[in-house]
Amino acid sequence: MVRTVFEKSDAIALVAEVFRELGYEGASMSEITARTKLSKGSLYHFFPGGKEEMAAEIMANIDAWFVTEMFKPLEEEDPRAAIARMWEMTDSYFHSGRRVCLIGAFALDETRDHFSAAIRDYFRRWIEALAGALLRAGTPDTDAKMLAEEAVIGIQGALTLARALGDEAVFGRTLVRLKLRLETTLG
Amino acid sequence: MVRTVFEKSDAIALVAEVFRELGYEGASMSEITARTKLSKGSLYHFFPGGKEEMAAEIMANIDAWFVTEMFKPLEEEDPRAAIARMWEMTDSYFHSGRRVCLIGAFALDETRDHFSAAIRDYFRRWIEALAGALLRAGTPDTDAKMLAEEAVIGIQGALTLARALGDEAVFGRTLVRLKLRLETTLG
DNA sequence: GTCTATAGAGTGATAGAC
DNA sequence: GTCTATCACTCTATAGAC
Repeated sequence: MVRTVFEKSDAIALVAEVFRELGYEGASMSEITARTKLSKGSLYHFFPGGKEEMAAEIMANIDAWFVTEMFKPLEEEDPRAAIARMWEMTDSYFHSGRRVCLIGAFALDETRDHFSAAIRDYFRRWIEALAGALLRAGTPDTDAKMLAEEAVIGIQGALTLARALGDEAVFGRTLVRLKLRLETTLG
Repeated sequence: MVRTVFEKSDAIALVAEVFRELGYEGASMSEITARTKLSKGSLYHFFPGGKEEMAAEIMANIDAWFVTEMFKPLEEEDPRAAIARMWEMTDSYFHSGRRVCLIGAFALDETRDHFSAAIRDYFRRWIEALAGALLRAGTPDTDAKMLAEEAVIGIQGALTLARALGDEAVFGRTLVRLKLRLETTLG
Protein backbone atom coordinates (compact mmCIF):
# COMPACT_ATOMS: atom_id res chain seq x y z
CA MET A 1 0.00 0.00 0.00
CA VAL A 2 1.37 3.38 -0.98
CA ARG A 3 0.52 5.95 1.60
CA THR A 4 0.86 9.68 0.94
CA VAL A 5 0.87 12.15 3.81
CA PHE A 6 -1.04 15.37 3.27
CA GLU A 7 -1.16 18.57 5.27
CA LYS A 8 -4.52 20.16 5.84
CA SER A 9 -3.39 23.24 3.91
CA ASP A 10 -2.69 21.01 0.90
CA ALA A 11 -6.11 19.42 1.24
CA ILE A 12 -7.76 22.85 1.28
CA ALA A 13 -5.91 23.97 -1.85
CA LEU A 14 -6.63 20.72 -3.72
CA VAL A 15 -10.31 20.61 -2.86
CA ALA A 16 -10.66 24.33 -3.66
CA GLU A 17 -9.56 23.67 -7.20
CA VAL A 18 -12.22 20.98 -7.59
CA PHE A 19 -14.93 23.35 -6.33
CA ARG A 20 -13.68 26.01 -8.71
CA GLU A 21 -13.96 23.67 -11.67
CA LEU A 22 -17.21 21.91 -10.82
CA GLY A 23 -19.08 24.28 -8.49
CA TYR A 24 -20.33 23.34 -5.05
CA GLU A 25 -23.14 20.99 -6.09
CA GLY A 26 -21.23 19.67 -9.08
CA ALA A 27 -18.30 18.58 -6.92
CA SER A 28 -19.34 15.17 -5.60
CA MET A 29 -17.31 13.48 -2.89
CA SER A 30 -16.22 10.82 -5.38
CA GLU A 31 -15.02 13.46 -7.85
CA ILE A 32 -13.20 15.20 -5.02
CA THR A 33 -11.47 11.98 -3.95
CA ALA A 34 -10.69 11.11 -7.57
CA ARG A 35 -9.23 14.50 -8.49
CA THR A 36 -7.36 15.22 -5.26
CA LYS A 37 -6.16 11.64 -4.66
CA LEU A 38 -7.27 12.16 -1.05
CA SER A 39 -9.16 9.21 0.43
CA LYS A 40 -12.56 9.68 1.99
CA GLY A 41 -10.88 8.91 5.29
CA SER A 42 -8.45 11.79 4.87
CA LEU A 43 -11.17 14.16 3.77
CA TYR A 44 -13.41 13.39 6.75
CA HIS A 45 -10.40 13.58 9.04
CA PHE A 46 -9.61 17.11 7.84
CA PHE A 47 -13.24 18.17 7.43
CA PRO A 48 -15.51 16.31 9.88
CA GLY A 49 -18.41 18.49 8.76
CA GLY A 50 -18.18 17.13 5.23
CA LYS A 51 -18.67 19.17 2.08
CA GLU A 52 -20.09 22.20 3.82
CA GLU A 53 -17.09 22.44 6.13
CA MET A 54 -14.76 22.05 3.16
CA ALA A 55 -16.39 24.97 1.39
CA ALA A 56 -16.40 27.10 4.53
CA GLU A 57 -12.71 26.46 5.20
CA ILE A 58 -11.79 27.07 1.59
CA MET A 59 -13.59 30.39 1.61
CA ALA A 60 -11.94 31.40 4.87
CA ASN A 61 -8.60 30.45 3.36
CA ILE A 62 -9.22 32.50 0.22
CA ASP A 63 -10.40 35.43 2.32
CA ALA A 64 -7.30 35.28 4.51
CA TRP A 65 -5.08 35.27 1.44
CA PHE A 66 -6.78 38.34 -0.01
CA VAL A 67 -6.69 40.13 3.34
CA THR A 68 -2.94 39.57 3.72
CA GLU A 69 -1.91 40.08 0.14
CA MET A 70 -4.31 42.78 -1.03
CA PHE A 71 -6.71 44.28 1.50
CA LYS A 72 -4.27 45.11 4.30
CA PRO A 73 -1.72 46.64 1.91
CA LEU A 74 -4.54 48.71 0.38
CA GLU A 75 -5.64 49.80 3.84
CA GLU A 76 -2.27 50.48 5.39
CA GLU A 77 0.57 50.87 2.91
CA ASP A 78 1.43 53.36 0.20
CA PRO A 79 -1.81 53.49 -1.78
CA ARG A 80 -0.35 53.80 -5.26
CA ALA A 81 2.02 50.90 -4.71
CA ALA A 82 -0.72 48.80 -3.13
CA ILE A 83 -3.10 49.46 -6.02
CA ALA A 84 -0.42 48.55 -8.56
CA ARG A 85 0.24 45.39 -6.60
CA MET A 86 -3.49 44.62 -6.50
CA TRP A 87 -3.64 44.45 -10.29
CA GLU A 88 -0.64 42.15 -10.45
CA MET A 89 -2.01 39.86 -7.74
CA THR A 90 -5.43 39.80 -9.38
CA ASP A 91 -3.94 38.73 -12.68
CA SER A 92 -1.78 36.02 -11.14
CA TYR A 93 -4.42 34.79 -8.67
CA PHE A 94 -6.99 34.24 -11.41
CA HIS A 95 -4.33 32.77 -13.71
CA SER A 96 -4.90 35.54 -16.25
CA GLY A 97 -8.56 34.64 -16.57
CA ARG A 98 -8.27 30.85 -16.69
CA ARG A 99 -9.33 30.39 -13.08
CA VAL A 100 -12.78 31.47 -11.88
CA CYS A 101 -13.58 33.27 -8.66
CA LEU A 102 -14.94 30.62 -6.31
CA ILE A 103 -16.64 33.19 -4.11
CA GLY A 104 -18.22 34.91 -7.09
CA ALA A 105 -19.49 31.58 -8.41
CA PHE A 106 -20.90 30.66 -4.99
CA ALA A 107 -22.69 34.02 -4.93
CA LEU A 108 -24.78 33.14 -7.96
CA ASP A 109 -26.72 30.06 -6.88
CA GLU A 110 -28.29 28.70 -3.71
CA THR A 111 -24.81 27.95 -2.35
CA ARG A 112 -25.00 31.65 -1.45
CA ASP A 113 -27.59 30.91 1.24
CA HIS A 114 -25.10 28.78 3.20
CA PHE A 115 -22.25 31.26 3.03
CA SER A 116 -23.91 34.63 2.50
CA ALA A 117 -22.06 36.42 5.28
CA ALA A 118 -18.62 35.27 4.11
CA ILE A 119 -19.42 36.12 0.49
CA ARG A 120 -20.73 39.57 1.38
CA ASP A 121 -17.82 40.39 3.68
CA TYR A 122 -15.23 39.39 1.09
CA PHE A 123 -16.58 41.68 -1.62
CA ARG A 124 -17.44 44.49 0.79
CA ARG A 125 -13.91 44.53 2.20
CA TRP A 126 -12.33 44.45 -1.24
CA ILE A 127 -14.36 47.46 -2.35
CA GLU A 128 -13.81 49.38 0.89
CA ALA A 129 -10.07 48.67 0.97
CA LEU A 130 -9.66 49.82 -2.63
CA ALA A 131 -11.86 52.89 -2.09
CA GLY A 132 -9.77 53.83 0.95
CA ALA A 133 -6.53 53.50 -0.99
CA LEU A 134 -7.94 55.61 -3.83
CA LEU A 135 -8.97 58.30 -1.34
CA ARG A 136 -5.53 58.40 0.22
CA ALA A 137 -3.99 58.57 -3.24
CA GLY A 138 -5.99 61.66 -4.09
CA THR A 139 -9.17 60.45 -5.77
CA PRO A 140 -12.10 62.74 -4.93
CA ASP A 141 -14.29 61.44 -2.11
CA THR A 142 -17.38 61.18 -4.32
CA ASP A 143 -15.61 59.02 -6.91
CA ALA A 144 -13.57 56.61 -4.79
CA LYS A 145 -16.34 54.24 -3.67
CA MET A 146 -17.90 54.16 -7.13
CA LEU A 147 -14.59 53.50 -8.86
CA ALA A 148 -13.70 50.73 -6.44
CA GLU A 149 -17.07 49.09 -6.99
CA GLU A 150 -16.61 49.44 -10.74
CA ALA A 151 -13.21 47.73 -10.54
CA VAL A 152 -14.53 44.72 -8.61
CA ILE A 153 -17.53 44.46 -10.93
CA GLY A 154 -15.20 44.55 -13.92
CA ILE A 155 -13.01 41.78 -12.53
CA GLN A 156 -15.99 39.52 -11.85
CA GLY A 157 -17.62 40.26 -15.18
CA ALA A 158 -14.38 39.67 -17.06
CA LEU A 159 -13.94 36.28 -15.38
CA THR A 160 -17.45 35.31 -16.43
CA LEU A 161 -17.00 36.51 -20.00
CA ALA A 162 -13.55 34.96 -20.38
CA ARG A 163 -15.01 31.59 -19.42
CA ALA A 164 -18.12 32.08 -21.53
CA LEU A 165 -16.18 33.00 -24.66
CA GLY A 166 -13.36 30.56 -23.96
CA ASP A 167 -11.10 33.56 -24.51
CA GLU A 168 -8.88 34.44 -21.60
CA ALA A 169 -7.55 37.55 -23.37
CA VAL A 170 -10.78 39.28 -22.33
CA PHE A 171 -9.56 39.20 -18.75
CA GLY A 172 -6.15 40.74 -19.39
CA ARG A 173 -7.43 43.65 -21.45
CA THR A 174 -10.19 44.34 -18.93
CA LEU A 175 -7.63 44.59 -16.13
CA VAL A 176 -5.61 47.06 -18.21
CA ARG A 177 -8.69 49.15 -18.92
CA LEU A 178 -9.80 49.20 -15.27
CA LYS A 179 -6.29 50.06 -14.11
CA LEU A 180 -6.06 53.00 -16.50
CA ARG A 181 -9.45 54.28 -15.41
CA LEU A 182 -8.39 54.39 -11.76
CA GLU A 183 -5.12 56.08 -12.65
CA THR A 184 -6.78 58.93 -14.50
CA THR A 185 -8.57 59.95 -11.28
CA LEU A 186 -5.30 60.08 -9.37
CA GLY A 187 -4.22 63.03 -11.49
CA MET B 1 -56.75 12.96 -8.99
CA VAL B 2 -56.53 16.64 -9.75
CA ARG B 3 -55.01 17.23 -13.12
CA THR B 4 -53.57 20.53 -14.28
CA VAL B 5 -52.79 21.19 -17.91
CA PHE B 6 -49.56 23.00 -18.75
CA GLU B 7 -48.17 24.46 -21.91
CA LYS B 8 -44.60 23.63 -22.78
CA SER B 9 -43.72 27.32 -22.79
CA ASP B 10 -44.94 27.54 -19.19
CA ALA B 11 -42.85 24.52 -18.28
CA ILE B 12 -39.75 26.12 -19.81
CA ALA B 13 -40.26 29.36 -17.89
CA LEU B 14 -40.96 27.60 -14.59
CA VAL B 15 -38.00 25.25 -14.82
CA ALA B 16 -35.75 28.12 -15.92
CA GLU B 17 -36.45 29.94 -12.70
CA VAL B 18 -35.45 26.87 -10.68
CA PHE B 19 -32.16 26.59 -12.58
CA ARG B 20 -31.54 30.28 -12.04
CA GLU B 21 -32.01 29.91 -8.29
CA LEU B 22 -30.22 26.61 -7.72
CA GLY B 23 -27.82 26.24 -10.65
CA TYR B 24 -27.75 23.24 -12.97
CA GLU B 25 -26.33 20.69 -10.53
CA GLY B 26 -28.17 22.18 -7.58
CA ALA B 27 -31.54 21.80 -9.29
CA SER B 28 -32.54 18.20 -8.57
CA MET B 29 -35.55 16.71 -10.30
CA SER B 30 -37.37 16.53 -6.98
CA GLU B 31 -36.73 20.23 -6.35
CA ILE B 32 -37.87 20.99 -9.87
CA THR B 33 -41.11 19.04 -9.41
CA ALA B 34 -41.65 20.58 -5.96
CA ARG B 35 -41.08 24.18 -7.07
CA THR B 36 -42.81 24.05 -10.44
CA LYS B 37 -45.71 21.79 -9.37
CA LEU B 38 -45.05 19.87 -12.57
CA SER B 39 -45.05 16.11 -12.07
CA LYS B 40 -42.21 13.97 -13.31
CA GLY B 41 -44.60 12.63 -15.90
CA SER B 42 -45.17 16.10 -17.30
CA LEU B 43 -41.51 17.01 -17.19
CA TYR B 44 -40.40 13.87 -19.01
CA HIS B 45 -43.25 14.30 -21.44
CA PHE B 46 -42.03 17.81 -22.34
CA PHE B 47 -38.33 16.98 -22.05
CA PRO B 48 -37.73 13.30 -22.91
CA GLY B 49 -34.01 13.96 -22.65
CA GLY B 50 -34.30 14.88 -18.98
CA LYS B 51 -32.36 17.63 -17.23
CA GLU B 52 -29.93 18.18 -20.05
CA GLU B 53 -32.72 18.72 -22.56
CA MET B 54 -34.45 21.09 -20.13
CA ALA B 55 -31.32 23.21 -19.83
CA ALA B 56 -30.73 23.18 -23.58
CA GLU B 57 -34.31 24.25 -24.34
CA ILE B 58 -34.23 26.91 -21.65
CA MET B 59 -31.03 28.37 -23.06
CA ALA B 60 -32.44 28.31 -26.59
CA ASN B 61 -35.54 30.05 -25.28
CA ILE B 62 -33.50 32.75 -23.51
CA ASP B 63 -31.35 33.20 -26.59
CA ALA B 64 -34.40 33.56 -28.82
CA TRP B 65 -35.83 36.18 -26.50
CA PHE B 66 -32.63 38.22 -26.56
CA VAL B 67 -32.31 37.90 -30.32
CA THR B 68 -35.84 39.19 -30.89
CA GLU B 69 -35.94 41.84 -28.21
CA MET B 70 -32.37 43.13 -28.22
CA PHE B 71 -29.94 41.75 -30.79
CA LYS B 72 -32.02 42.17 -33.94
CA PRO B 73 -33.07 45.73 -33.01
CA LEU B 74 -29.41 46.54 -32.32
CA GLU B 75 -28.43 45.05 -35.67
CA GLU B 76 -31.21 46.47 -37.83
CA GLU B 77 -33.06 49.39 -36.29
CA ASP B 78 -32.13 52.93 -35.31
CA PRO B 79 -29.00 52.37 -33.25
CA ARG B 80 -29.59 55.04 -30.60
CA ALA B 81 -33.15 53.90 -29.98
CA ALA B 82 -32.10 50.24 -29.91
CA ILE B 83 -29.32 50.95 -27.41
CA ALA B 84 -31.69 52.90 -25.16
CA ARG B 85 -34.13 50.02 -25.38
CA MET B 86 -31.34 47.56 -24.56
CA TRP B 87 -30.74 49.22 -21.21
CA GLU B 88 -34.43 49.17 -20.36
CA MET B 89 -34.80 45.52 -21.36
CA THR B 90 -31.68 44.56 -19.44
CA ASP B 91 -33.00 46.18 -16.29
CA SER B 92 -36.41 44.58 -16.58
CA TYR B 93 -35.13 41.16 -17.70
CA PHE B 94 -32.82 40.83 -14.72
CA HIS B 95 -35.48 42.25 -12.39
CA SER B 96 -33.25 45.19 -11.52
CA GLY B 97 -30.52 42.87 -10.27
CA ARG B 98 -32.64 40.39 -8.33
CA ARG B 99 -32.47 37.75 -11.05
CA VAL B 100 -29.17 36.21 -12.12
CA CYS B 101 -28.07 35.49 -15.68
CA LEU B 102 -28.59 31.77 -16.20
CA ILE B 103 -26.17 31.66 -19.10
CA GLY B 104 -23.51 33.55 -17.16
CA ALA B 105 -23.92 31.20 -14.20
CA PHE B 106 -23.67 28.16 -16.49
CA ALA B 107 -20.45 29.61 -17.92
CA LEU B 108 -18.68 29.44 -14.57
CA ASP B 109 -18.71 25.73 -13.69
CA GLU B 110 -18.49 22.43 -15.53
CA THR B 111 -22.02 22.96 -16.85
CA ARG B 112 -20.17 25.07 -19.42
CA ASP B 113 -18.72 21.92 -20.98
CA HIS B 114 -22.19 20.65 -21.94
CA PHE B 115 -23.38 23.94 -23.44
CA SER B 116 -20.22 25.77 -24.43
CA ALA B 117 -21.31 26.60 -27.98
CA ALA B 118 -24.64 28.08 -26.88
CA ILE B 119 -23.01 30.07 -24.09
CA ARG B 120 -20.29 31.42 -26.36
CA ASP B 121 -22.70 32.34 -29.16
CA TYR B 122 -25.04 34.19 -26.81
CA PHE B 123 -22.35 36.49 -25.43
CA ARG B 124 -20.56 36.88 -28.76
CA ARG B 125 -23.75 37.96 -30.48
CA TRP B 126 -24.65 40.40 -27.70
CA ILE B 127 -21.23 42.08 -27.96
CA GLU B 128 -21.23 42.11 -31.75
CA ALA B 129 -24.78 43.44 -32.01
CA LEU B 130 -24.02 46.24 -29.56
CA ALA B 131 -20.70 47.06 -31.21
CA GLY B 132 -22.45 47.26 -34.59
CA ALA B 133 -25.09 49.62 -33.23
CA LEU B 134 -22.42 51.81 -31.64
CA LEU B 135 -20.55 51.98 -34.94
CA ARG B 136 -23.67 53.01 -36.84
CA ALA B 137 -24.38 55.60 -34.16
CA GLY B 138 -20.99 57.23 -34.66
CA THR B 139 -18.65 55.60 -32.17
CA PRO B 140 -15.13 55.34 -33.59
CA ASP B 141 -14.31 51.95 -35.04
CA THR B 142 -11.48 51.32 -32.58
CA ASP B 143 -13.72 51.92 -29.55
CA ALA B 144 -16.97 50.19 -30.50
CA LYS B 145 -15.96 46.57 -29.89
CA MET B 146 -14.16 47.42 -26.67
CA LEU B 147 -17.07 49.47 -25.32
CA ALA B 148 -19.56 46.75 -26.18
CA GLU B 149 -17.42 44.17 -24.40
CA GLU B 150 -17.11 46.49 -21.43
CA ALA B 151 -20.89 46.88 -21.24
CA VAL B 152 -21.55 43.13 -21.23
CA ILE B 153 -18.78 42.58 -18.68
CA GLY B 154 -20.28 45.30 -16.50
CA ILE B 155 -23.74 43.74 -16.64
CA GLN B 156 -22.42 40.30 -15.67
CA GLY B 157 -20.18 41.67 -12.94
CA ALA B 158 -22.96 43.79 -11.51
CA LEU B 159 -25.28 40.78 -11.35
CA THR B 160 -22.63 38.84 -9.46
CA LEU B 161 -21.90 41.68 -7.06
CA ALA B 162 -25.56 42.50 -6.46
CA ARG B 163 -26.15 38.89 -5.42
CA ALA B 164 -22.96 38.73 -3.40
CA LEU B 165 -23.69 41.90 -1.45
CA GLY B 166 -27.41 41.23 -1.25
CA ASP B 167 -27.76 44.77 -2.59
CA GLU B 168 -29.64 45.07 -5.83
CA ALA B 169 -28.95 48.82 -6.03
CA VAL B 170 -25.48 47.93 -7.32
CA PHE B 171 -27.08 46.71 -10.53
CA GLY B 172 -29.12 49.83 -11.21
CA ARG B 173 -26.28 52.26 -10.70
CA THR B 174 -23.95 50.13 -12.83
CA LEU B 175 -26.41 50.21 -15.72
CA VAL B 176 -26.61 54.01 -15.43
CA ARG B 177 -22.82 54.29 -15.41
CA LEU B 178 -22.39 51.98 -18.41
CA LYS B 179 -25.11 53.77 -20.33
CA LEU B 180 -23.50 57.16 -19.75
CA ARG B 181 -20.12 55.83 -20.82
CA LEU B 182 -21.50 54.65 -24.16
CA GLU B 183 -23.32 57.93 -24.70
CA THR B 184 -20.19 60.05 -24.30
CA THR B 185 -18.62 58.26 -27.28
CA LEU B 186 -21.61 59.07 -29.47
CA GLY B 187 -20.74 62.78 -29.25
C1' DG C 1 -63.82 4.17 -26.99
C1' DT C 2 -59.17 6.47 -28.30
C1' DC C 3 -55.44 9.24 -27.35
C1' DT C 4 -52.52 12.40 -25.08
C1' DA C 5 -50.81 14.52 -20.85
C1' DT C 6 -50.35 13.96 -15.97
C1' DA C 7 -49.66 11.83 -11.48
C1' DG C 8 -46.65 9.71 -8.62
C1' DA C 9 -44.83 5.14 -6.94
C1' DG C 10 -40.94 2.54 -8.24
C1' DT C 11 -36.17 1.58 -10.41
C1' DG C 12 -31.11 0.97 -9.99
C1' DA C 13 -27.28 3.93 -9.32
C1' DT C 14 -24.80 7.03 -6.65
C1' DA C 15 -24.65 10.73 -3.45
C1' DG C 16 -22.66 12.33 1.14
C1' DA C 17 -21.88 10.85 5.97
C1' DC C 18 -19.31 8.16 8.84
C1' DG D 1 -15.94 0.04 2.94
C1' DT D 2 -20.82 0.57 4.65
C1' DC D 3 -24.78 2.91 5.29
C1' DT D 4 -29.07 5.51 4.17
C1' DA D 5 -30.95 9.17 1.54
C1' DT D 6 -31.48 10.97 -2.65
C1' DC D 7 -30.32 11.11 -7.41
C1' DA D 8 -31.99 10.96 -12.48
C1' DC D 9 -35.08 8.55 -14.68
C1' DT D 10 -39.01 4.78 -15.94
C1' DC D 11 -43.37 3.06 -15.92
C1' DT D 12 -48.17 2.13 -15.09
C1' DA D 13 -52.58 3.90 -14.21
C1' DT D 14 -55.76 7.18 -15.37
C1' DA D 15 -57.91 11.84 -16.06
C1' DG D 16 -59.79 14.56 -19.41
C1' DA D 17 -60.40 16.08 -24.46
C1' DC D 18 -62.28 14.41 -28.44
